[in-house]
Amino acid sequence: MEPLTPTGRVVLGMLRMGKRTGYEIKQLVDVSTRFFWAASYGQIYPELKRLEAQGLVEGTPQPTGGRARTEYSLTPAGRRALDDWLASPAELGYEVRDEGLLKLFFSEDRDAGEVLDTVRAMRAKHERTLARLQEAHPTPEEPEPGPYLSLDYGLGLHQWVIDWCRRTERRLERVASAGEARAGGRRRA
Amino acid sequence: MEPLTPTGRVVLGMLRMGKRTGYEIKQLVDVSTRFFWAASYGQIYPELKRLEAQGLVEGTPQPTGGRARTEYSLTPAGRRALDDWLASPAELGYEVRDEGLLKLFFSEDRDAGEVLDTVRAMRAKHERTLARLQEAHPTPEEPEPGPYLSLDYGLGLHQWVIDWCRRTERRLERVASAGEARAGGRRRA
DNA sequence: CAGGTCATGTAAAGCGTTACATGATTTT
DNA sequence: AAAATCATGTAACGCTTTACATGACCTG
Repeated sequence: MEPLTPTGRVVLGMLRMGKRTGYEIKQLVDVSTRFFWAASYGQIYPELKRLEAQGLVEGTPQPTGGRARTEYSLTPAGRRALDDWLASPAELGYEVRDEGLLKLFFSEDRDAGEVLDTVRAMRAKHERTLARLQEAHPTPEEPEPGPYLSLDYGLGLHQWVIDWCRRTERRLERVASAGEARAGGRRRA
Repeated sequence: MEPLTPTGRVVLGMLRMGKRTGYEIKQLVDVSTRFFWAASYGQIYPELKRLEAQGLVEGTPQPTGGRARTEYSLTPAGRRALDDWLASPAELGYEVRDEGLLKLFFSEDRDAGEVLDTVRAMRAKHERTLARLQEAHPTPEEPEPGPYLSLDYGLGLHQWVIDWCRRTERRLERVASAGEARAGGRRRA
């Protein structure tokens, strides 16, 4: 039994949450796990076929009128595979690719104004994400295991980043104006 | 002029920071940007060739005794390409893949003990990362633009995650013991 | 002299996004 | 009647990791 692929895990999980078609899975991914685990149609549809070939899901054609449509559901083996992964003590994958941070890392010799722009752009980005998370989702008071727990994490994390950006902006603004004062009227090309 | 590839940006940046060989670049990546931007030999060496073909870097053979070795440096065009990227107002790429969060998202029907294990594993992971960041790096008081700024971010971020995990663990411990009390002697297979 | 580090590279495989193609149904 | 949404899929491309291969030099 080959191990679940990364996308296979999302698909199985979404199926257990009650989603039926590839299309529905994608819809839910886009408003929920997307922020820490994305998936595209180009992954989802082939993955459903693979999982079916492995006997972990079962698809039944359920057209809506003349529109092709396949409803999938977990097989017992699929449910087991999902539970095994969830309970597995294996190292949890964690990867980040943050272009803003990379720019900051390389910003040693740049003038403070440019660095400030980068930090502001980072903040704007996380503010948009936070707004998305808040909109349409009730903020959980005592988040239960499940989607609310990840939501609680997302709300707190992006808020932390936004606060860090604000603190950093204040510091850079001081540096920028001090730099300007020292530089007097001089301006770079 | 083709745009810089993702890895091309790191390579150019590391070169400006004074690194000379592919090997040196990889060493620095592994103790610094790795936490928000990784790169492997399989990317770095071919990328150096590509950048040379594009005229953005220049390689000179500088063997150490009989050991092959190529020192690279930025050409004026390379420096320009780097500066252009750094100053570019284009959307900042940001991607996360967090297997722990994905598990939590799907943990609706799992028993609290298992969820607790996942949160503890997440915390352990971020604690190891935090330790790495603290070790060998002086904690910056007033981080200047450059590596210290990203370090400051990393220290704060991972600390936030660790705190979130701790809060969440406390909550789940209450739920877990309440669940046990309700369940009485019963145990699942 | 063994083991570690310096140093460079390639091939294959895996994972993923983007763009395209198709067509029915529902809403405006 | 147009536009949006439902629904499925594929092909090309791009990026990245892993594993392998090679060999010199340095340290204990």
